[in-house]
Amino acid sequence: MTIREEELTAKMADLFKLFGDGTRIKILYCLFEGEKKVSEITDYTKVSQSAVSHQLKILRDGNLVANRREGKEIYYRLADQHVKTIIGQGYDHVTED
Amino acid sequence: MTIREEELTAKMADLFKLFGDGTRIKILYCLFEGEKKVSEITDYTKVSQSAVSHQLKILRDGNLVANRREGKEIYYRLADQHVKTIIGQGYDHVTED
DNA sequence: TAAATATATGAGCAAATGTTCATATATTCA
DNA sequence: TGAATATATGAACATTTGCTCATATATTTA
Repeated sequence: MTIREEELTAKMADLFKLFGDGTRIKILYCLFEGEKKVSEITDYTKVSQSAVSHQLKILRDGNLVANRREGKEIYYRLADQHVKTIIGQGYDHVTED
Repeated sequence: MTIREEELTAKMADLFKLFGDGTRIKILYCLFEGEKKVSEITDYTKVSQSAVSHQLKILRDGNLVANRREGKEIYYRLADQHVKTIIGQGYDHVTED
């Protein structure tokens, strides 16, 4: 393995790690439908506000989600088409056969 | 979230978890080229035999790889096209721009 | 059958991870 | 400005995870 491949695979691992947690995937899954504010995410996922917020930070840092403020509320959305594709891929894999 | 969605997302998280480790993704990455025996995997990845073996078990249990014995050696391969697709997707994501 | 080789596995340990609880920050509105 | 609401963050803790080391199992060959 070349240095470049070491780097690539490390990045790939870091990427997939973000999808590999129950709370985070729930968040991503519910954002698949479209933008939601934090309170909607906590309601939808039934995860505590604090836990959701911690995981949203991780997703933000990993550039999987983006957000915008609207008054007191903050709306989150999936960052790009790639994220949607990967979620879709995972969904397909687990729903097949 | 319905019970079904809870189950689906849990499975998705478990799936992505398998890809979300440095050693495992290296193994999967090197199997992308094609079937390899364990000693080739350890050489290629520069990970200890024991660590590789432990991770291969996890990948086997998760149905991400399949294997066959040929004498003293055991050859591993990616389990199906889906696995390749997901790796490819991750690769694309980290190599883009 | 005994030695050599290839791979797998269990125990123990250290590091990473995710949650909760308490609290901080930001924004609106009275 | 002060209270109320929405979200974020830090610390502490328990759990999970992946590694190493030692050893077990399987297969071949002398």
